[in-house]
Amino acid sequence: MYSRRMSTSERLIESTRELLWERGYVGTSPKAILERAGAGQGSMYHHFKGKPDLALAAIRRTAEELLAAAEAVLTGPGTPYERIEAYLRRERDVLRGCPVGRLTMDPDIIASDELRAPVDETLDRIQELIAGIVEEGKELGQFGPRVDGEEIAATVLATVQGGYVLARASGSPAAFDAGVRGLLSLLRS
Amino acid sequence: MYSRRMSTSERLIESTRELLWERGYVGTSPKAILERAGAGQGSMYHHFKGKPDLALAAIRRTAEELLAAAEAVLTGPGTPYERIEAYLRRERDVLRGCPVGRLTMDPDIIASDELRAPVDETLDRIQELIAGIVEEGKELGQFGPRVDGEEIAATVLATVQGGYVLARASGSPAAFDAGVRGLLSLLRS
DNA sequence: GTCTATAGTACGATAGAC
DNA sequence: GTCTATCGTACTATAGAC
Repeated sequence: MYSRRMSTSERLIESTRELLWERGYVGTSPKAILERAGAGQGSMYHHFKGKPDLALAAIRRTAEELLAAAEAVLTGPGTPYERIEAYLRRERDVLRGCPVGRLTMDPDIIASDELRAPVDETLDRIQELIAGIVEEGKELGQFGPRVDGEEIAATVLATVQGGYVLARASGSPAAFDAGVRGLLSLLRS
Repeated sequence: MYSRRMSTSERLIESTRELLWERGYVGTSPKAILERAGAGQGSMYHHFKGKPDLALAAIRRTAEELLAAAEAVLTGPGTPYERIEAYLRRERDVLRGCPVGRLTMDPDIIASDELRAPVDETLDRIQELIAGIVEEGKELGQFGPRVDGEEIAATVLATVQGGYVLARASGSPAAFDAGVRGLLSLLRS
């Protein structure tokens, strides 16, 4: 349960963020959120219109945080290859999966344009960032002239998102790391 | 609703397969399964011990089908590169996601070793198949000598699984295709 | 083997006291 | 703002008739 120094609405959002990550939207009940936040039914319906509204606030915050973390490594120091490597190797709680990407497997998220939008925008922004870096690397002769920035960016993002799937299937982060190493070996050659 | 020429237990398994694909384990209720199968509560609890038992039968069948489809293209004709390309480009209902991989985002599947096992085994077998093909290609000089079969196989599988994530996030199969083209361009160079 | 009835709990939301 | 009480429905499972 969250500290009472946090406002009730903050505690609700943080509890929802955790539960969405752990159990997804369909698997997260208002009751579970309220228990974790240490709040009653009334508080939730005072601050939010309902479960979808609270989830939207939680998803937006998680999406912003993820984008900021990705931007931090991608716009950091180093050559284009090094920045992509830094993104691929950045610290991750692999077995927990991606707090944003996992939402795409939730039927109620996909059914709602409003809930899906932050997910789409976040992945799209990261892809654009990576695409720009690849194009930069091409000009420096670091990547072959025939590779396409947008496509490689999609591959990089997909390798990460799919790496989570392989890791969770096997119950070990090893498969995630293997996928990343494989991609880096291809980017190097 | 399924044809009555199928046995009740068959209809239950097929309905469960569909619903697991569409809504995941947590999002699939026995009631929804029974409605789709055109059966009553008693039938389900006669043929299966409960929701987890029925889901296990459904997951096993879906996993077998997926493995067979993957084996078909991977052991088909063509050079190692061509077989991997055939796997990556094989017909997929991209926006529906992977019926096996999507289960890794389900908390109740991950919490149960029994339900997770068919998922793990299926992805593992496909990875082994691809790894062997890559090693074969290395001997033929089709892939660089410094690439590792297991790693590239993880990258290939992750690109597919992550491609579904990107496609569902954007509501379009385009991102999946872009990721695949990016990976193929890297494998070629 | 299949059905309906029913159980007990949880779902998501509202009402109204404080 | 926050609480408890309550609503009507759905959840997973069991019982027992046919």
